[in-house]
Amino acid sequence: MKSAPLQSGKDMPDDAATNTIVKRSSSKSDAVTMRDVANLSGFSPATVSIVLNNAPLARYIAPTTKKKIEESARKLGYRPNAMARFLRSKRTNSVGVMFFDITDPFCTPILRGIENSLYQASYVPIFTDAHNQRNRFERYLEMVLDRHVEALIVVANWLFVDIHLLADFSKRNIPAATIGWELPGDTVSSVMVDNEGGGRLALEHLHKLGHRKIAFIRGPKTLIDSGPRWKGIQKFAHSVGFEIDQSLAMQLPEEFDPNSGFEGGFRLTEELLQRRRKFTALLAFDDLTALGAIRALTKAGVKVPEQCSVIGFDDVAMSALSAPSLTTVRQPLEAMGNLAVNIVMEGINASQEKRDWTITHHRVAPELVIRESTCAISFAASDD
Amino acid sequence: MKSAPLQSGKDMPDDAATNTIVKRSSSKSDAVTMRDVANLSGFSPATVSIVLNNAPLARYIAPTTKKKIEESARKLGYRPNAMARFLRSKRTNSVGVMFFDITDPFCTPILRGIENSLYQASYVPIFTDAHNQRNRFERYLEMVLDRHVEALIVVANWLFVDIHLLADFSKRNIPAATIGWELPGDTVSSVMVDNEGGGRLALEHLHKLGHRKIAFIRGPKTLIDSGPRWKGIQKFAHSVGFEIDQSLAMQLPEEFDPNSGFEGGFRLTEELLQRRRKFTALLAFDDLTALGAIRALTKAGVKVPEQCSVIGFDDVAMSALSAPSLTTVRQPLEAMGNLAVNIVMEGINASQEKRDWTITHHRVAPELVIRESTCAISFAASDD
DNA sequence: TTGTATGCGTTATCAA
DNA sequence: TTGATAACGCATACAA
Repeated sequence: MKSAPLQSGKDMPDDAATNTIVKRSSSKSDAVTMRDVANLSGFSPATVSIVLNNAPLARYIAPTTKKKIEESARKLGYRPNAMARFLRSKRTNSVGVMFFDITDPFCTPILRGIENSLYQASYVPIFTDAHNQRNRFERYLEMVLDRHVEALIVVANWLFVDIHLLADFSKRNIPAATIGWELPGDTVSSVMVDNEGGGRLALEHLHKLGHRKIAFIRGPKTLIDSGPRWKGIQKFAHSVGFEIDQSLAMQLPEEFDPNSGFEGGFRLTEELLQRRRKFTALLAFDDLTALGAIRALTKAGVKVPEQCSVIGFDDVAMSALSAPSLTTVRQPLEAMGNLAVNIVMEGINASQEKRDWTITHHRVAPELVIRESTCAISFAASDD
Repeated sequence: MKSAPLQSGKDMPDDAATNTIVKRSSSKSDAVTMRDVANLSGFSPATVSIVLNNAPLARYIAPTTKKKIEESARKLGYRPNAMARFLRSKRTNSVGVMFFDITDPFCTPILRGIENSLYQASYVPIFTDAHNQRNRFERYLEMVLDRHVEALIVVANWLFVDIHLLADFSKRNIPAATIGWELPGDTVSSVMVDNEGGGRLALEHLHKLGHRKIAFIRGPKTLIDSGPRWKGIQKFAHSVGFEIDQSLAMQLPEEFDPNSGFEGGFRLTEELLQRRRKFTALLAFDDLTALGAIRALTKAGVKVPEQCSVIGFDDVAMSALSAPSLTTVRQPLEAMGNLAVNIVMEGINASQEKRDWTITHHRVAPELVIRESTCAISFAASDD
């Protein structure tokens, strides 16, 4: 018994057993074409096309004719050939969907949102994943361009990509939108969470709970979210006269593995703990960082939230399931995916009707989700 | 200032602000075609085609000609039109990738594996997500068929789909493979983890650690994995003369939300606890169930792993990050994705060369991953 | 060694 | 109310 040849990538599993082996006869039953329908129904391909597409001219086709043609099509199981159709109509009904790293838990809900809205419009996503590599991104750009996608959606959260990469798209007037990241200028629409508002929300929450000794783990500088979130934090602090203790403010290193946030949060929190400077709350850059921080705190015998509250950002799936479940600032990820699709669809329609369309930069509102990892400060915690 | 029209799905975010508004001129610069290259280089389209595709006949083309053509192509930024190419060659360089529910954490690594292998082969995935709905699945099947994908990969872990749905594919000799689920018979190849072996591995681990009072949370009956895992458990139990206490064996209800496992694990464990029958270890159907169980145990004051070991199945991303981190039976998900691509690629190649190819059912080996949620039985735990 | 002609399956224009 | 016919961009058989 042989198994299918594995040109073994990095880690092929032991392909223990393979059972059935069956030859397939290559009796390829050729796909049924419009011509077939025309023949069976006794009308010309042109008429068939008009009827089946419900084209404007269909108004003038005799009902009986329509019926016959539709019947024939059904009987033969006719399905139009999307590629041939494209060649005439220039419409592929597909959009390129480019992720920078799909293993980032932040991406899954966005993908769901994009897919769902696309589906409603009878479009398919051509899915690509750059693995955080620029050349891979470029290669994929070419591939989706070759396929004449009608639009492009890029999901990323850093500044990896400059305008030049997307220049081909604007040159060809292909609508594009970015999610979680935005290109300066007016070439590409974008959808981002209001990071500054989110930062404010997070600190406000801790502050209202009575926390005054607050540690911070800031995001990597290359992430576009880092700056605004910190700014929101600062602004809120200023507005209530709260002074940020810089010695309690740590910063995540530049790392592009999406799961490195956990490790980073863990490390920095341990470091924080070693400094023996008291804090009763910790505001983390994102959920994974927060989870890592909680881990470090717990390991050091600090109870969350009783002795130290922790708040994250994003609300990835994991956050609701962790112990304690995580208080966080939620990004409406799925809705952001929907929105991005709406944006490019608007562009597609406009382009179709030879209208101009607008490039817009959207900011969606984050939402505070209060779970178990934060609580009002206790006297025990504040005192000792 | 207006924002792009939102035909508001269920939960559109407050689309707070939208800044820039810029009209785009519709100066669509028409794509450059082979004809253009032919004109610029002074040769015929045929020659250009031969050269650019490095067709067999390219052997006879003068080097200087080649150079000129390639130069012209580069200068014009020529890119072949994938659709037009398809119409001749019948090759779309795309494969349909159908998930049953992408929000299942089990899916992400598989998607990564599929994408990566496809990329190596210069294929693009057409991504679809059935949301666990049969009609949606059917609709998507039609859509990918219309697009003439060269192969199909279906990721699911239950028996939702019968052979008839995939009949069109075998009829047209389109290679297909399923991951995490297998169709009886010889129409579709499949990749699955060896669930029985995995079940054995899990119980063996607990048994070796000295546990004898073991609770079980079995999977929903409709999931294809449930039966074999339980069988593996039973077989191992039998082989070492260990008797499974049926009053400690719970069963997850039928539920198709992938995150319901957590809730289910939580509930059933609470129920288990209320029965006041002692157990020192718990073997859960999958990781989410295990996480739910740990949650219930912790809540009830039972320490994991000191007082109760817990083991899961799958090794989803979350499992390494939970507290305590989860001992589990790992499915090589990414590799399974790779493997599925290799399988269908083999089919594609065979089909191309008009050879027959084989349908194979693959079983990949699971791997025990020991983390913090299990430990050797302590006397304290076994006694009281 | 290169060019001409044809057809892939549609749709759109025009004529009937 | 319907049918020829051409064209979309490319690849191939055949001619030159």
